[in-house]
Amino acid sequence: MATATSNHYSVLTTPSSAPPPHSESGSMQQAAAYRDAHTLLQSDYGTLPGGGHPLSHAHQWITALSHSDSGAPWPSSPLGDQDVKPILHDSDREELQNSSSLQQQQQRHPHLAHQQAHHDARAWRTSTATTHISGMATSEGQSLTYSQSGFALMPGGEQGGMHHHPLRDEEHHSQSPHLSEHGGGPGAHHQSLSHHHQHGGHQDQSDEDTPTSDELEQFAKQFKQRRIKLGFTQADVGLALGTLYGNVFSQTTICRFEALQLSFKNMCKLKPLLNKWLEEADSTSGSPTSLDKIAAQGRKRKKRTSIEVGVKGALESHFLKCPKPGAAEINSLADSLQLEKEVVRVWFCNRRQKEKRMTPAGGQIAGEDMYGDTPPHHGGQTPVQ
DNA sequence: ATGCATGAGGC
DNA sequence: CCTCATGCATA
Repeated sequence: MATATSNHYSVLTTPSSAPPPHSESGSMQQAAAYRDAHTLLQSDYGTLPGGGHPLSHAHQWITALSHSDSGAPWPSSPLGDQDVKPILHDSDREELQNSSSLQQQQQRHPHLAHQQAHHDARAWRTSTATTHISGMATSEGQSLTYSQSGFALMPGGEQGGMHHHPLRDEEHHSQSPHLSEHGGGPGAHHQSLSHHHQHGGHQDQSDEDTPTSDELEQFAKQFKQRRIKLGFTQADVGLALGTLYGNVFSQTTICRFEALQLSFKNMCKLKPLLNKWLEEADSTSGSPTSLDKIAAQGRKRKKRTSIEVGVKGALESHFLKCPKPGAAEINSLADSLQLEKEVVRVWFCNRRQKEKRMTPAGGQIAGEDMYGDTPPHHGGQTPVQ
């Protein structure tokens, strides 16, 4: 097995999780508030305040399913196996998406003013050339950047259908603060302008109109700072959101939000919530907020497969060549890499998602200087914390 | 902070 | 099967 970390569910082997000092991430300064109780660890599975059932059943996915290859790794009967029961679902995202109105007006850049104190100039890939996957064969040297379809967030529409560009004349303001003007790319000058902006020099932006990418960046930064100042962990926030709005989020999500590692759309959706929490937390800083949370139900989860670095490299290469391999291709890939097909498929899915995040996956920002001009200027995402 | 995973919608 | 939002489990 490639998985070196054979770790089972810790449900049975965790007598009493001794709460280690939850690391708050280094740069803390004056955490005045000490909300002791609800600082539960993220790793704990069975901390059900309400229900309180210990979850002692040993449900593992694949304890006995160890097989090297071939054959369906996972049973196609995810339920009705042993203990797992279809526990009710919290109605979370549904209502949210509905009620959160339809934003989507995409953002535009007022005037790319860099006068911010943070000079954080970055953007997502611009939606320029599409359908063109340059088939470079330089193997692992990522020399080319294929541009995937950019953001086509249409009102009410999903991004799922943007395979082929609808030739809408919608204003999809591509968010490229610095589009390299080399050879007059696909669009000599896109940047459709908004109807109302660039007035005397003031814009309302601290509210709920479609946030711009810059706004989001700013907010995320601010949020993180305040959160830390108030002495809350990302996990805390996630829980708090649950108690406040019924939508619980995990530490992961909060983290990703702060790091801008979510899709634009997702960021927009979360911003209002976090913003509210911020107000709440700050106004009630000291007051006990109701502590409730719905427990996570035990769900069978396949043990995480750790892919070896070498294999990862191979996958990367293939991804550059073809980000969307067909089933057949996946099969052959899986075969040559000795991985299960599902794993490979999922890997590609995840990889694609990464490309769509606000902060690029490869580390290079498409649209930035990348033509031989890569001086030691690093310092982009300062891992502050 | 991230890697692999699950699932709900869509085609 | 994909995309997308999310998160357990990990490094």
